[in-house]
Amino acid sequence: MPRAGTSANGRPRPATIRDVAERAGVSVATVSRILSGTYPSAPTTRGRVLRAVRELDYVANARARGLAGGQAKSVAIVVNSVISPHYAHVAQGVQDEAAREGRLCLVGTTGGDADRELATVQLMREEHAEAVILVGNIVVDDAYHERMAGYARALAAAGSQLVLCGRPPLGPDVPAIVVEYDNTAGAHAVTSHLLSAGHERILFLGRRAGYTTPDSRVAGYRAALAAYRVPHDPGLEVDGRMDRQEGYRMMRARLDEGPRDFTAVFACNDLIAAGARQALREQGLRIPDDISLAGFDDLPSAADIDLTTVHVPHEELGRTAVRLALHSETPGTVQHVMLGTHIVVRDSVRRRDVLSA
Amino acid sequence: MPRAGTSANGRPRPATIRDVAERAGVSVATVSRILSGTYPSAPTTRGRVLRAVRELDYVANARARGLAGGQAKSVAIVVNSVISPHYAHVAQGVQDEAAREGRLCLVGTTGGDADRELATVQLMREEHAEAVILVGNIVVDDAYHERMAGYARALAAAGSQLVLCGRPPLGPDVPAIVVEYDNTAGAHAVTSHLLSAGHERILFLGRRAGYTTPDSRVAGYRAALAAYRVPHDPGLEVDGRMDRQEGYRMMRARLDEGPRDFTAVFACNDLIAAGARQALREQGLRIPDDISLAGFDDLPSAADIDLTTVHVPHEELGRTAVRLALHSETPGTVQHVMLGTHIVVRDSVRRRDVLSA
DNA sequence: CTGTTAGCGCGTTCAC
DNA sequence: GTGAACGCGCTAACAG
Repeated sequence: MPRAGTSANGRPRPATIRDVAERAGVSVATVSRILSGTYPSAPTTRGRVLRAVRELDYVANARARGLAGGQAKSVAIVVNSVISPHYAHVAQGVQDEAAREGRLCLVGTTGGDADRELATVQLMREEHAEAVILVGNIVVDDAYHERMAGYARALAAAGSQLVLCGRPPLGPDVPAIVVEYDNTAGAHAVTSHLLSAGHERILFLGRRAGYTTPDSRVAGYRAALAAYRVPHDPGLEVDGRMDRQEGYRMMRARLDEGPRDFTAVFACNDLIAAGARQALREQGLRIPDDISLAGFDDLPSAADIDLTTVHVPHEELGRTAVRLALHSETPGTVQHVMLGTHIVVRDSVRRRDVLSA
Repeated sequence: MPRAGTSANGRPRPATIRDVAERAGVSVATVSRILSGTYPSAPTTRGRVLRAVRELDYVANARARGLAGGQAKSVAIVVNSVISPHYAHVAQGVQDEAAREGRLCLVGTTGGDADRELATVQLMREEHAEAVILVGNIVVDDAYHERMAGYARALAAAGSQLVLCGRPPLGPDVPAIVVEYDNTAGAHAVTSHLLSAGHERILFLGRRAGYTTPDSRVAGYRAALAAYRVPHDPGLEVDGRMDRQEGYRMMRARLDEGPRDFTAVFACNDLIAAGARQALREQGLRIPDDISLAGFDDLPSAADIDLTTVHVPHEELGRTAVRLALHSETPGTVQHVMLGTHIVVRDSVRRRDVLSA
């Protein structure tokens, strides 16, 4: 007869609810009820059961509970990488809200690879996560759309939820929750800020055609230029990925290329801004005295370098994703939330007339 | 009769192995065997089953599989916060290795709170994670030791593994795996580097009595001073937490306090170094021309500010933790691995004689 | 208030 | 090769 702590083959085995029941001299069902706490019970029985639980250091088997009861208590988040601050902050929001709701957090990373993403979503499906939250920037084409629609339908059919975080919606026929933030408005706002400070030649760092996030930010940039009736010079838009090295590279290359033909820089995100800033400083250019600089994201490090930037509610994004997913009245519905962004003015932008004065 | 996709109460329900069996006209056992792939089977049957799987978009229920079969395929990691770079990099290593081994990753955050840590470990125990990896800096006292020993024994009794990452071992009687890195040697190395460059008044930023990580680094710092027969001035050790704001605060306060009585700074980590650097530059002090600066961690951002620092193999730490936990011959054994650290020389330290010249 | 019974979805014996 | 039967640990009916 295997005892708690040892199975037939000698391998350690955790105590089960039956061990608790035996020790307390009650039935398994009673233990289950007392532990779930939703049923009335005699104080005596209750005490005996709780004591047995403590003595055996019993914890319920989540897998068995999930099988027997309803849904599992877990939320899945899928990101490119854990070490990118943008993702990390969203993930933190997901963690927070999941914990608040008593949910566990499953994390998967894709490295930006579509195959790994697919595999990860399948894995989360096997785990029966209540929701699968996909976060981040991505190329949107037909293949992507089809793939996401597939995820959404498969998850919905399994009573789960696909949540797209910081990605555009898929359409009315696809059951997914979308939690976005307003990239275009944010980019419009900073660009206007630069324009109203008298800057007309604004370098945009980090364009990347086909990727939703840079695309939307470029759009906001261009719209602001148009609103101010400032001619749009495509030569001021520099292609590059959204990390710090790229920011340095793009700025450095631009400075090496020839005479400086801009007075301000709008970096597609704070990482690029940080890299660009380093390149500028290395050339003896001061910010904001010689060059104005703005970013996007408002990561904590932005405050450290006094960067004027657009605040993205990263953690709120994660929290909202979880909240909507868990409290969705009718699972499998399409919902769309657009969170606001706002400009945070620090000290990296100067009026142009002050400069020329 | 509920079909796949719809249960009795109308709620969506994923396809089960039985649905696949029915559609393929075979028994559930056959489906199970074919999918596990370890059994011989008639090509015809095999084809029919695989087709049914595809048509139904079937994925096995991980919970049921875990219940029936052996272990679950998951590894748990518990950190203070996901947004701290140090933790994030270790987490990335855990993710990588877990994915390589076909394991899923459960993540819990504690915010540095012991109660939340306890709750999180219990949760991971319920999930039957193959290993629970606790990472990071912590106060080590008797209460801590007792708590960890409790975790270790409970996990071992359940056939799981406690892994301590970047924390000291608990003793020979406690079944835990410890994956450390050499804080003291690293601190000794940078301090020696500063000393051999002629610096004798080296400010240590980020002491925090009782916390293992700063304690070990202070120890290395002092040992190097002793080795160079440089008198140890406790007044050069400044207390503070390990983040950027603190680094700024400590440096700023020190500079405001009175005349500068040091020529070099050893920051307890790169975050502190970054903050201190900002404070120094604001006072017009150049690095390394006026002040030499060294850090600890070698985060990617250290390269951006040309910081001489100690390389910590963060991701290797995470990978090793997972590897040891999964391939431990005898679960519940005590193992101890100490990973090396090495100094990375960049451009934040200058010879003192050059300065005076 | 509590015990008994019947599954949850799957792997794994046994038989055929 | 394949099918029927049992059990993993637990919750949810249905009695009493």
